Amino acid sequence: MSHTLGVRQAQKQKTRQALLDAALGLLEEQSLSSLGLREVTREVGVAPTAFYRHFRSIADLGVVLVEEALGSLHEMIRMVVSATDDPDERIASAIGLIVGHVEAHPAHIRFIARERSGGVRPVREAIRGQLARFAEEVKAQLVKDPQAEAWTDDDLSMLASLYVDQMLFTASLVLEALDAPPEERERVAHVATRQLRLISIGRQHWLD
Amino acid sequence: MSHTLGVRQAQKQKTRQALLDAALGLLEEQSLSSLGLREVTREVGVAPTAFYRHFRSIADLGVVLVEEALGSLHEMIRMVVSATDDPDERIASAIGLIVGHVEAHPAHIRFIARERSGGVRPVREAIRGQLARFAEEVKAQLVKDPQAEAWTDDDLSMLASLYVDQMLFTASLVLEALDAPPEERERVAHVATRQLRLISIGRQHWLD
DNA sequence: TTGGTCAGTGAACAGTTGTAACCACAGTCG
DNA sequence: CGACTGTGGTTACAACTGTTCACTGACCAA
Repeated sequence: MSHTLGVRQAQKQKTRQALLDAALGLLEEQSLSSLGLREVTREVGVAPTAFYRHFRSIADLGVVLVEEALGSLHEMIRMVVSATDDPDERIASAIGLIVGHVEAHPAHIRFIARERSGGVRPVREAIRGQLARFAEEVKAQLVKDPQAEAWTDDDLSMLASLYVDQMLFTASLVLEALDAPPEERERVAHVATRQLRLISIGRQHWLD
Repeated sequence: MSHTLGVRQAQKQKTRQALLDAALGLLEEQSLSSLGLREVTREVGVAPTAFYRHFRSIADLGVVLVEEALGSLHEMIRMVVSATDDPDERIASAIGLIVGHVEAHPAHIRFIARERSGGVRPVREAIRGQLARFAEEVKAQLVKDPQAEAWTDDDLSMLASLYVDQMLFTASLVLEALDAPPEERERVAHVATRQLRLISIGRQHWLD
């Protein structure tokens, strides 16, 4: 980050982040298309018109929120796929990473799951774009695996997108069980593990 | 349907259905939590207050919409799972049925996909309940399959929910590609087919 | 034919919304 | 130091929201 930016810019960024955080908080109980601009500024304790200094509209804020929520996931993806050689161990570590991430950023995950097919087009497209990037990254990792040597390029893409979707699906299952009793949470993790294992088995026998 | 109900009741049902249809139409471009009661009645050409003769609230209407959208799917599920013995043929027929259903009721599918993790709790729960019922039905069909003779009860549930989720995921992929060029639609169907096949392969080797 | 039931109306309510205009004043820079 | 920049505040507007109330008039059973 080049050099320290002036007090002016710093204060602006702070307000901007406060708006993003407030919006994310409010979105736990409603969806973006019903979120009001005034609602957000009220939460922050700032005049409604100040909103326009930072975002053109709520949809605009939503797109920024998508990048904030999914940006931090890229590194996790890399860790998940390139763990060890043993499939079961890899699956276990993947589930562990997902659970950890959901526990750390539940609001972000909820936001993505909700707006992925929500009512605000620009946000939907931003999410789809990011997920496509994830699928590419996963595919790039899959190519390195000797197991996938003889695979078609198309089939690798197919498998990558299956993994990405399954990951998001698992994340929202975990999210739903977040404040459930530990036994329920354990059950969810167990089901998710076996679903991933089934996919893994299918992958091993794909070329038969 | 017992006997023909009076003109009175018939007219009421007609208005009620008009409200449901109008809401479903409006929901193609927004989500339920931002849908206004006045918006719906305006679309139908009826006074705002008339809404209360049929539904307590928008959330109430949403729950009815869930039943309308998913009710017709139960029979389809049965057809999909209990087709032929040949896995590839079964997969092909499943994809065909899904594509056909999405083409016939795009708005319903969009509604379910959108509100599945949307901002209105009662609707979310209604959808989750219906999907759980689907999973049970699929599981009941799976039990009959000799291939799954030695499977754990838990594993059968796991597989069933994986199928249900994959089906919904496929449906929303098809939906997104509805007004895309035929080549794109063909590609989507092809990817979905291979994802199902991979799951099917995993299923065959599950007990190894 | 009479009389009750009830789907739909119309007006009015207090709140809310997004957005425009103008203003204040702290931070920045020549 | 003084002028400029621009974040944020204030006030105001028209449009919209969900909900209430008393009402009309067509249907339907007696």
